Amino acid sequence: MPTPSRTTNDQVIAAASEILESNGAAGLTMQAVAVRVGVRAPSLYKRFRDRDALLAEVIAATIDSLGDRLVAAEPDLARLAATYRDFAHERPEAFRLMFTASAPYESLLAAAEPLIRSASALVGEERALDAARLFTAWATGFLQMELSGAFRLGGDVDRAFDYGLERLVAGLRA
Amino acid sequence: MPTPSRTTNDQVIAAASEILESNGAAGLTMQAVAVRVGVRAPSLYKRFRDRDALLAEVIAATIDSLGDRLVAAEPDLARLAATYRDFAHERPEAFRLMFTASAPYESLLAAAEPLIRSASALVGEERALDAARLFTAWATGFLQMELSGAFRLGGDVDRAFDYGLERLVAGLRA
DNA sequence: ACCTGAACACCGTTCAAGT
DNA sequence: ACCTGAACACCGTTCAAGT
Repeated sequence: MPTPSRTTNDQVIAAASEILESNGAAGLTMQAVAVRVGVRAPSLYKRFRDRDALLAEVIAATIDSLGDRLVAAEPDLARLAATYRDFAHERPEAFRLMFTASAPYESLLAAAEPLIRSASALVGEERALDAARLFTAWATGFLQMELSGAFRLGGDVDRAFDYGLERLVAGLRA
Repeated sequence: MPTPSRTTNDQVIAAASEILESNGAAGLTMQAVAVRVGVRAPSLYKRFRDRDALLAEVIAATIDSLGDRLVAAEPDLARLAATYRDFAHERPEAFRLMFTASAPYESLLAAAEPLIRSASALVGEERALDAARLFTAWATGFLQMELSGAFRLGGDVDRAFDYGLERLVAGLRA
């Protein structure tokens, strides 16, 4: 007699995301996730090959969620930057992980599109991808450094962000 | 009767760095490090509080090493960027870790100085820190994205790097 | 079909005992 | 002083057995 599912893949991913943010990557154990969705750890292996596969799904879901917000913020680069930064501050642990493992092509593409479209409006289609990479690399690096506490040499971090955005857009316009 | 030391802190850190690059962060176990320096795992706790403390020392040593190379490359921003990128390609695993944990202030300061001096030559002392942060954030983000395979949407990655550097410097000059 | 207890391998860490 | 074997807690993972 088939036992009914006690949870779903999406529920597991959501639970893992919450544990990730509250307890960090090290606290994201299969056991902790299992308890949260009401099953035992071995059951999770019916849904995900291993912990890394579950982590990859968490990252994919994170990128999807970021992509949605970026779409709502385009085509203004300042709004995109602010949206990106808000997201990183809201979900620092997931953000940190976003560029550690290789994200699925689909999610990556969807998240990149609003950036490329916005860049295209500024520098033209020809250079849109390069410009989007410049913008994204800066924002990603800035936030990763901010989150890891690399900005401890004085100065105002908010002002540095505004300055960077302004100079960067000026460079793209030049 | 005192037993003579069979290794040194620096040897342990060097061994850990090599294991990190060849086997990844997950392969960097206390046991693997111990074997490499010729002791048993428990002995390492005489030298480092725990695995995280050892990892922090590896990161500090990495930043120190990067700092030395940057000093040799200043004050040309293009050379600094190329040096930074070469370093990331040479030691991808250590590079990835550099901005996950909080690095010691001393190392951070030493590595940042050549960048701030070079930025100062371009934009003046007043804005040197902000400009250095713009440059470093871009380079860090770009390399982290390159290493994590985020640049899979086509286009030439080398060209994107050159383009980014050029536009960024143009923005700082403007 | 999905879930579970039991088991295994592996890892970080502690500590009393060795030299 | 530094090193070690033994032990413990914890985690990822497998699998045969349950419903």
